[in-house]
Amino acid sequence: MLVFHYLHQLKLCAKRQTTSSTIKKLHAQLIKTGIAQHEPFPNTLLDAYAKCGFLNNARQLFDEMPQRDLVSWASLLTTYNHSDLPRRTLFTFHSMFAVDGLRPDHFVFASLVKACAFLGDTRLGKQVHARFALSSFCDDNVVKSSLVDMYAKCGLPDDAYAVFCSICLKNSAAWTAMISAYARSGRKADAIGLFQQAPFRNLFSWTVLISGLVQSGNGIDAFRLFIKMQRENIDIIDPLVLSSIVGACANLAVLELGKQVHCLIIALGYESCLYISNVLVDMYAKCSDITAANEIFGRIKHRDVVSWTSMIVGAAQHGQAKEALALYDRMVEDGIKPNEVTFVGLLYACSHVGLVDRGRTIFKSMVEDYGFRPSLQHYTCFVDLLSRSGHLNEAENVVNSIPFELDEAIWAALLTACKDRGHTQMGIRIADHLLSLKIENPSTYVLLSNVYAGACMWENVSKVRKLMTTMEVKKKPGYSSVEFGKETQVFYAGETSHPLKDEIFNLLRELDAEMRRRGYVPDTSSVLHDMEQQEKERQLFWHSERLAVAFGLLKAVPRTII
DNA sequence: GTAGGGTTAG
Repeated sequence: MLVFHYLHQLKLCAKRQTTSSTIKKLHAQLIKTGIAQHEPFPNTLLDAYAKCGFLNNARQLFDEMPQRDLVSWASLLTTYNHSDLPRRTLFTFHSMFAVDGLRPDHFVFASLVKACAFLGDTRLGKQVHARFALSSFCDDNVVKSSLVDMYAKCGLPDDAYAVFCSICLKNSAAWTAMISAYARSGRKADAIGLFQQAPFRNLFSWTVLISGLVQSGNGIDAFRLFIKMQRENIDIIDPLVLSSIVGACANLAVLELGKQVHCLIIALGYESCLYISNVLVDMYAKCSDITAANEIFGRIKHRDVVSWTSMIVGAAQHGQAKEALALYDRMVEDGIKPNEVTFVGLLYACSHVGLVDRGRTIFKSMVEDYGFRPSLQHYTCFVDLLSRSGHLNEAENVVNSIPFELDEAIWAALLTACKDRGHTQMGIRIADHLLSLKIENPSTYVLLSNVYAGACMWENVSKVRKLMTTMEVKKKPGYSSVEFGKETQVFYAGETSHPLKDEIFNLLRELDAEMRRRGYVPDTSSVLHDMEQQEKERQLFWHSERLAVAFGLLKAVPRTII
């Protein structure tokens, strides 16, 4: 009887994810009674510690087990996955053979696949898949569902589909994993097709479809589906889909829509959920309502890294570098550890106001105090900071010290500074190097052309131009948009067909005159070189962003945010 | 003892 009582209590602990003291009391009683080492207690205890997230206790128990079987090993692997330690899952798997000579079963395979999915490691994932396929568990549908999910997360929807087709009894986990695979890789038609084909529609499948589309940059489609979901009266019993849809508003920078979704969130009672607050901060910041972002941020009770980082990045993007850095200090005081994204935001903030020393300190601290290996993005921000503020040699040294393959953006940052500061020799050296790479960004061509033209290297200028014309076919014209009320107005550069064209022109001319009175000199360095100065200025004058802002000023109620 | 959904950069 006593045995069943303890088993039941431990299983309750695992299910309800109680505190460690509850499990420890039960554990102590089991030791006292002398049955702690009897089957199945060791594994049940391990599972309880693991499910409640007490990694160290679980590990200690595992190490002290007199006998470890497949269940013990599988529980340990699950524990590591549960604690976001996929590398340890994979590492531990190897000692399974070495220490106890056990071969993986379907439970172990499921854990390994999950770890690969977490890492997004295709190579490892395929290795695990191959071993699974050769094992005697190769028909297990649960492992196959995990494989579908793994391929989905690695961005390989076709591989996912091949596994999906081989599942004989497809349950909801398999279907949603596959819908997610298509949605997150932007295969809209396939995702929606599969979604409609699925034998069920629930909040889960709607969420994977909508969030996948948001992740692949199809925010408008995601929104349409979200509206459809509400029309179908799906109960939003948890806020996951809402965080995705707020993210869509942020990506699309649609403030009015974002506010409406915010109202819905309040109505459904999810406003104080941390995920939601965080994404609302980001949404308001991206939609240029930094005051609203600040308000939401201020109301969050227990801020995590993402809350702080969203606010730091928001401030940085609005040119509020000092505020961003002050936020960082407060964050550290609060005992919150920054992550890689936080440092991108901080370096970005420094770079926009030329805080070189502070930037250097931050970069150093990121590596030395927090042990992060800088990513290409960190390097790009740092190089941008150094070169913008004239420390070109230091910037070049940093670039040369980067231990992996470089992209166009980092060279372009350095080259821009060479051009602006008249470092011709260094500029030519970098331009030659860039020319040997495959350039994708049209503005890099303009930059190259101008650098060569500045050095009177006309042959290279024409070479760049030729590359540009082949490129031009693919280039989409830039546009700007502005919201007023429920409508959005889109403008292209030099647009002359707008009904309010004259009003816009007059306002821009007025503003231009005022700006010049206050010392504005048009910076035409980004316009192609061989035009007359006047023509260059005209091109800047009709920039789509100016048209959009002018239109906003003309139409909006005074004091609204444009 | 195993499987599916959400946030910050780009």
